[in-house]
Amino acid sequence: MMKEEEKKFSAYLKENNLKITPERMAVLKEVLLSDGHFDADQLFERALKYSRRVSRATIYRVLPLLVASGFVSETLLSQGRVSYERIYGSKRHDHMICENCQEVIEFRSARLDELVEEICSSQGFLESGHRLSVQGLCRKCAAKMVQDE
Amino acid sequence: MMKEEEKKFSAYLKENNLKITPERMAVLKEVLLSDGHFDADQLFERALKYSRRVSRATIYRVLPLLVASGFVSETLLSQGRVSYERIYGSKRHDHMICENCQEVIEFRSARLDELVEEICSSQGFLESGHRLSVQGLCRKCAAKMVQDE
DNA sequence: TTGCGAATGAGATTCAATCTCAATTAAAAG
DNA sequence: CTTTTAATTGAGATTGAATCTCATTCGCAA
Repeated sequence: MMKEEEKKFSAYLKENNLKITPERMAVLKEVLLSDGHFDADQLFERALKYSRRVSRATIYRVLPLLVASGFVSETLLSQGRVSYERIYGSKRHDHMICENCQEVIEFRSARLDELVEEICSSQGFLESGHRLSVQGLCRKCAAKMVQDE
Repeated sequence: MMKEEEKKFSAYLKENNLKITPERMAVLKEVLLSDGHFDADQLFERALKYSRRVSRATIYRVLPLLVASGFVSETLLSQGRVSYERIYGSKRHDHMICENCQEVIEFRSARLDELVEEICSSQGFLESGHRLSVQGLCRKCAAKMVQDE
């Protein structure tokens, strides 16, 4: 019995005349099991451990497909490497990143989404999505900073 | 006579026990002349042409100083390379990026800035800045898409 | 079952970014 | 103005994520 997600990805592949391969399905499986943020290399390590052996090249080739089919999005948080996040089955959200301890805090705001939408339509821009990241200090680090003075 | 910007950067360097060198000043000068977005390599080319010869290594070493001193910010729009933008002397703004023609549209919204600030303080997060990028289709491309169907 | 074009893996390659280290230089002290 | 010292610089080497190459394998339509 095939899971809903696998069906959806298979359908995406078919639509685009791409083949349904065990490697592609293994990458999807690992992504669905993943929680939070990951990069290509972490995905590679995990796939090695828990699924069928998949080469690094394939990981890099499948990731764009998962982005295009809506399972994953690039988050581009970190320095140097591209970071991804599973979005299928989870709610859209934005990030706060603590400049001191690097903690990533997820948050959601319907008002914000509406406002962005509003700004876009006032300019004739057709939004397909947005990404907001806030830099600053998390509650803990902010408190610590005050203390240290 | 030294320009205000040069004074400010010199002061920043002094405060941090860094030396005021012709190379650092040349990079600052190029950044101030720059308009819009640029990456390290473009800055290198420009500095070669218009200012004192500065090595690539120095460009990469000075950019973080310019970020720390508030002249420049990372915008991370593009793929692969880190993109920068002069912020000193210009208003803070966000970006819309057309997925079709790659055009970058700058926009500003005080309401948005306030809302972000509000969300942060409700979570005890001390904001130092934020970055919003909206993906979608610009007016022109959106119109073209409709036409092509 | 076969045939063919697509997909894969291993390793080479690319290229932005960082690092190394000898030579140079800013700038504080005399 | 010199001396002294530690920071800075440049050239080239190095790193490492991402992409590419190409011989081999494999999905899948006929």
